[in-house]
Amino acid sequence: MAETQDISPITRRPLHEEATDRLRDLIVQGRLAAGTRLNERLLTAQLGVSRTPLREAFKVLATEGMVELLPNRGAIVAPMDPVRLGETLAVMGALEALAGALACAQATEAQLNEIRALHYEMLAYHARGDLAGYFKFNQAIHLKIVKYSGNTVLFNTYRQLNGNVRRARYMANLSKERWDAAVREHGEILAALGARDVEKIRVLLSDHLANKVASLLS
Amino acid sequence: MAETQDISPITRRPLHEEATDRLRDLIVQGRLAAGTRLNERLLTAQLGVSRTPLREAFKVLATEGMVELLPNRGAIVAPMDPVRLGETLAVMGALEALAGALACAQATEAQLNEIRALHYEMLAYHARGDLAGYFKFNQAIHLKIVKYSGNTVLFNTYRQLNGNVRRARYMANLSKERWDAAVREHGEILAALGARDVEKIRVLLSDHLANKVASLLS
DNA sequence: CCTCCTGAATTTGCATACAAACAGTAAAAA
DNA sequence: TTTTTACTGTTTGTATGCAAATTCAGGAGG
Repeated sequence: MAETQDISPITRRPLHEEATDRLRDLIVQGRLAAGTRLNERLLTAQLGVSRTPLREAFKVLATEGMVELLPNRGAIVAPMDPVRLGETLAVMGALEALAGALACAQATEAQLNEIRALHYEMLAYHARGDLAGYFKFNQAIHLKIVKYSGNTVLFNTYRQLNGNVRRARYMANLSKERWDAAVREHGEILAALGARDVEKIRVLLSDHLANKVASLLS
Repeated sequence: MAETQDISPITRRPLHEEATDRLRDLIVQGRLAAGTRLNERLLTAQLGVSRTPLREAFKVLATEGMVELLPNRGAIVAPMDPVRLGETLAVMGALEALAGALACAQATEAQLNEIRALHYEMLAYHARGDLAGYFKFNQAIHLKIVKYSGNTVLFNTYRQLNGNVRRARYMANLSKERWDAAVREHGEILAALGARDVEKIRVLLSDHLANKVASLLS
């Protein structure tokens, strides 16, 4: 019985969950652009589920802010205007600041090392000028910091906002200067985490997000 | 055509929305206690809707954190343990601090006066020792502050967390000392808002929530 | 007395059926 | 020509039906 924990149970996930995840991925990846009409008949055919679980997925994604329900007229992928994007990032900044402070106190050395590893992988992509790869690890680091705050509610709240923001693809128009600065800031954040400097990390994370917003709005 | 704006349109709200709101109210009000099993047949009879919109409501409330879905075994009102309560309040504290800072810059004098009015109504209930009435206006004030931050995402995020927390009824065991202190803190918060003192309000709101949590955990 | 089985009754998950709302088109009226 | 109306196909909202999963009562075996 040595490998009991490795045997994944044969779970039959509810179809509405599966549909929700699939749709959310499609939206976050941008394969379903903002404003796209979500035709039920079409999607039932593509996903291979009936309308009931699909419509349940719509409702879930609507409360997550991913889609918008137009009564009697179906659902569309929720548009993400600059105002809402800015608002969302402001909230995420406040959450990250809290998360960083908590992580300073809560995170184990092993967890910090995990973040450091991600940091170096990110540096590699930065060195190569690979924006997509950089972005992926950048995301991963921020998510880890929030996760290692140890506050589950914080993590879930952050993750939801993050999903909504990712599809905006705002990183696309990132200047070389801002990119380099962001990488430097990440270095400082990591150092502050390692030093368990609560006040410093709070400021750094707030500023990091604020800088992102500033460069975005310009 | 003078009163065009007063004529409320004949809206036929979708049943799933109606069901969601009704259920949410029942849960927040505590009429459906945490852990209560939500029997579909029973609720369809009580709400007068069929299973489809009811089940859609379950999904929505589940993503809001109000109910928990047990696959193949129905839904229960999500339990609210002290850990999760504390975590939620911590997040709300960070959000309020941000909201207060934004409100300092954004809120109009008229909006501040609205908050002041609520404050005095709250003081009246405090003077009478009416905890329920006090609590109601206390909630209203905090919500207004977040609302007048002008950040819609912030407001929605806060409101959702707040709904989840309200049903914990933690204010029930509030010491006279803590109550008085909370009222004093509210006075300071209002003063800082009026003075547009961003840094002060940030500290005050963070502390206010932290004090609430501290008294709660004791 | 407790544990384990078995089958009926209940309950959920999903698919489908039906009715209401909407959208588009073409003819009739202005 | 423009507007209105009537009609028709499409899409959504809700109810219901069926199969699978779960629960529970009762009895056999330990």
